[in-house]
Amino acid sequence: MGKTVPSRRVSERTIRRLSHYARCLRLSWAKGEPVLTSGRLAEACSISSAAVRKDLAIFGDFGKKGSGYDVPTLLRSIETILGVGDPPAVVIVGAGNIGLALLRSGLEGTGYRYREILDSDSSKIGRIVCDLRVRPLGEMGAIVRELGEVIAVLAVTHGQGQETLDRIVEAGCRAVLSFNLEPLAVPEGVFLRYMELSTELDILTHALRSDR
Amino acid sequence: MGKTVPSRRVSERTIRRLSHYARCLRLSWAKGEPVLTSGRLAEACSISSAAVRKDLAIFGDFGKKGSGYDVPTLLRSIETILGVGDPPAVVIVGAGNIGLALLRSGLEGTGYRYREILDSDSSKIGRIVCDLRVRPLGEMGAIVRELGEVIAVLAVTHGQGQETLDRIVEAGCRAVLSFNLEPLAVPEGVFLRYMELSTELDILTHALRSDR
DNA sequence: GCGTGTGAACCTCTTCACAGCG
DNA sequence: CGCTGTGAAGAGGTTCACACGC
Repeated sequence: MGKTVPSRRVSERTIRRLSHYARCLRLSWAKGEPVLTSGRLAEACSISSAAVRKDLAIFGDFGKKGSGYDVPTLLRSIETILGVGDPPAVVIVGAGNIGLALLRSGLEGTGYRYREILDSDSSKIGRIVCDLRVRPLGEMGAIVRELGEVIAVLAVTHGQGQETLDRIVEAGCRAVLSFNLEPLAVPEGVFLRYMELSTELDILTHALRSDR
Repeated sequence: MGKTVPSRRVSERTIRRLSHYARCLRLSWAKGEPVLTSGRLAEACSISSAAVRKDLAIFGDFGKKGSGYDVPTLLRSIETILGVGDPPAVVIVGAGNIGLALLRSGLEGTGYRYREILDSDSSKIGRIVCDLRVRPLGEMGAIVRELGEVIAVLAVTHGQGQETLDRIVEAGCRAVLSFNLEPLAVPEGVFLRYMELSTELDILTHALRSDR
């Protein structure tokens, strides 16, 4: 045992896999399985058992030789590493097709919750969806101050991505998950990721087409 | 010039970047820019210019030394490589929250189109959403025969993922994009990918928390 | 025996730097 | 001169194989 904070910076791929492990551990725990081996975790995630052990060993000696990993202990450890024990607030920016669709489909079972939905179009403001009132984009600053660290889910009209992004970064938001497919730029210290359904479809199309 | 089919298998990361390049090229073309350099493409994708050149050089000598890449030519070439010139049909499986949300938010500007939406719950069948009638899951086989190669977007009730997946694979579907977060297994020759909003949120949360 | 943790080998991807062509 | 294409170097990630502890 020991460390939970590693010396070297951890790769994004490892963090992504930790998220997968956490998901599998919650599933196992729900099924009443108290212990899991690297082999079973690996199978669930379609990777090698050595990769699982390497990932986990970065943060400490969580396993018991001969038996495996204690599910609730490992789950709590991973949640601490990821910082999802007390997850940040999630705010949707854009109350159009995608924003509303996201809100309606919810974040059930993820630990996160949509806390606000904003738009800059005054005709959309005030509308109530899933118990949330669409608020003006200008209130982002107040929301960040109220909710603390916030993840913005960007889903605005095509072409307004950068302009909107600038405003929410200006308002103090430091993490953005964009459904807008335009190339976006953020200043140092702000984290930006994309959710790209069309790219995933492209990858599948390529796989289908190049496989005879 | 020459090859468009490389000898060695191309990595998924390269394919993903090609999808990004295609997006940027469409944007440039729409803006009337006839030529693009690796540097400008790289900037838009937040990677190095050398990476862009390496990716493109795998498939042929598309660039003109001294000037850059001809936008429409390169775009057509990438579309051929990805196989998205004539994109496969996309079928939503599951007419619950997420399935309907996906259908309503559409695939505008991606080249793809939702062609069918299926569900196994008889109470949902027959309902009309966005001009599509919810059809029984049992018709998947007929749909594959009718539409040819199909990408299924899996968005069913949590816990029914594997069972449903088995049925659509059985029906002849060879590519699946899953919004279900359960670990899923597919036979050899079937391509499976996940769309994981919660993992992206986890990665952002970790970035926020580990950055002071 | 079983399964973890880990150095070492291996492999893949990225960056560098520059020759070569327009 | 500008920008591509590319070998060489470097970095990073994955797999192997085995010692160690339960």
